[in-house]
Amino acid sequence: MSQSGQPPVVTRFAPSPTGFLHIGGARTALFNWLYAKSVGGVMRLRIEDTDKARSTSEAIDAILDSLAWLGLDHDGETVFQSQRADRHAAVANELLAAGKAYKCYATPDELTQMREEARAAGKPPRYDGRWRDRPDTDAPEGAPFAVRIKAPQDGLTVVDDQVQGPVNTPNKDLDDFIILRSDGTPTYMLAVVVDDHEMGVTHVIRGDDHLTNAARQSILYDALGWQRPSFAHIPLIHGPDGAKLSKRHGAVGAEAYRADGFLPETMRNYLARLGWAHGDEEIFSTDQAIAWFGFDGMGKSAARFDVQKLTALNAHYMRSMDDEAFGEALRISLPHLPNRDRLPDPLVGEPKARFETALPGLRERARTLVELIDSAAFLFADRPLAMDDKAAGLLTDEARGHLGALHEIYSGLSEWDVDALEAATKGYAEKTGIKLGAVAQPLRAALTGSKTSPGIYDVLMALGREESLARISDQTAAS
RNA sequence: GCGCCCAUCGUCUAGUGGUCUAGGACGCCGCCCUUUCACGGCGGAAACACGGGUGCGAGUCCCGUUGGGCGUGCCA
Repeated sequence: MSQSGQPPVVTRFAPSPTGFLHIGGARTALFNWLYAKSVGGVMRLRIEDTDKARSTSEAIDAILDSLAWLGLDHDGETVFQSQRADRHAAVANELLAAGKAYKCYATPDELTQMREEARAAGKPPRYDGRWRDRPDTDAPEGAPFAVRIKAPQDGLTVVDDQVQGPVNTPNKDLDDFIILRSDGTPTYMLAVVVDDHEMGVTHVIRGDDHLTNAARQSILYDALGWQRPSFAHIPLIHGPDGAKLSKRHGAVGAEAYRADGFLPETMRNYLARLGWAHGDEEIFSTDQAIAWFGFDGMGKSAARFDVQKLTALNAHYMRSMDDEAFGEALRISLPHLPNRDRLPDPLVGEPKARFETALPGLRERARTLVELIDSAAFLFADRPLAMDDKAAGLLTDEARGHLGALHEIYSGLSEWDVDALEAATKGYAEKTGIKLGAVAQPLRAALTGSKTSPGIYDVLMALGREESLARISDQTAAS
């Protein structure tokens, strides 16, 4: 019990393991997690694997893996819905015994026909309740039956949603939905209610595609005499075109963002800001999000996923995270990055030192870990360096002459540090009467094979005296 | 079709009847800084879907229209 005497808050994340963790699911998990943290509650995890045909253990692993990457931990034992089928059936039978549910002998074909006729007549395709009030004696001998809830037929079911406000659904629009299939297995509607109740869930936070379900589930709670949880239906994430986010929009799996070099900090910040706001705050830590989180900051309309903004945010975290946290994030993501082989593996010894010396300058410029690795690749390239077109264009005969002079000056340096290098280079430019760029750019080309790189003195430092001089000399000799 | 939900710059959003000639962020454009690329700084273009209503006063409340989304399974 919390100080206020209210029961502790229990939220839950309940994915069905039919693929990777959808980015929308990741956001749902995040909101459940944030809310639980913000009120000192707990978040539980339930795997909704009742659809045996579509559920796989690979999918379960993938979801768990993504959740871990995002830093969204859960409390208590993970519940597997498929293992609770007996309990679900028992509840259905209690309802049956109490006369709050009934056996329906209508065949699937019969139901299809019923729907088609209703549709043709311009009416909602609902179950017509043909077995609702028939005595058991009417039952076909030994025929299979499904169990349907005896739902109220008139009046209103009101779901007081934390995000959407009161949502009214006329009961006439809700039919007697099935809670137990003819093979004795529970349907989603029943399983969710029973599990949420028995897991002590107090707050159901999920996508607003479940809003209509909330009414049906409320009917079930009422029939069971159980207290309804507090519902919060959050708007869905849409693709750039406004349609529900799907495969054709590109990456929809959370793990794809890891492979694209995004940081967990970025994902939490971005996803939280998508559909939720705390004033004008754009960049905030997870702790701040926890402190600020509440349903009052939640928007009601769907938000489009914007990779550009995500990338900009990631760039921010790339350059502002402290060294230790960044190193850890890189270590975790590295095996998943498509260009990981551009870095020596294992990264130890001199190459490691080289990488770490260059890292501050690299982080400043890379927006993702993938870009970081691409931009670091020159550090480990074999000599003589391959020049890209623009770099090659920089290496005129005149430029090679400057490089030759620089090689000699650098060779005579007693100290190999930024100050000495800078003084020497600027001194040479001044003495020769050329602009610094006229020597710095060819130097950059010689050292990196590219026209763009971190600051030239930082590059010189990362490469070290020996490698730097060798690369310069490769280019002076080339003409 | 029917039901439910939604509607501020291109995108994410601030805004809870007056301080809104509508603010911030991403993106875009220009300038500055600069050895490159970034970072950073400065400036700019850019929105209250439409129509009624209620208020002295509406982005903010109500109704309708339009547009979008979700649901309508013995899927979850």
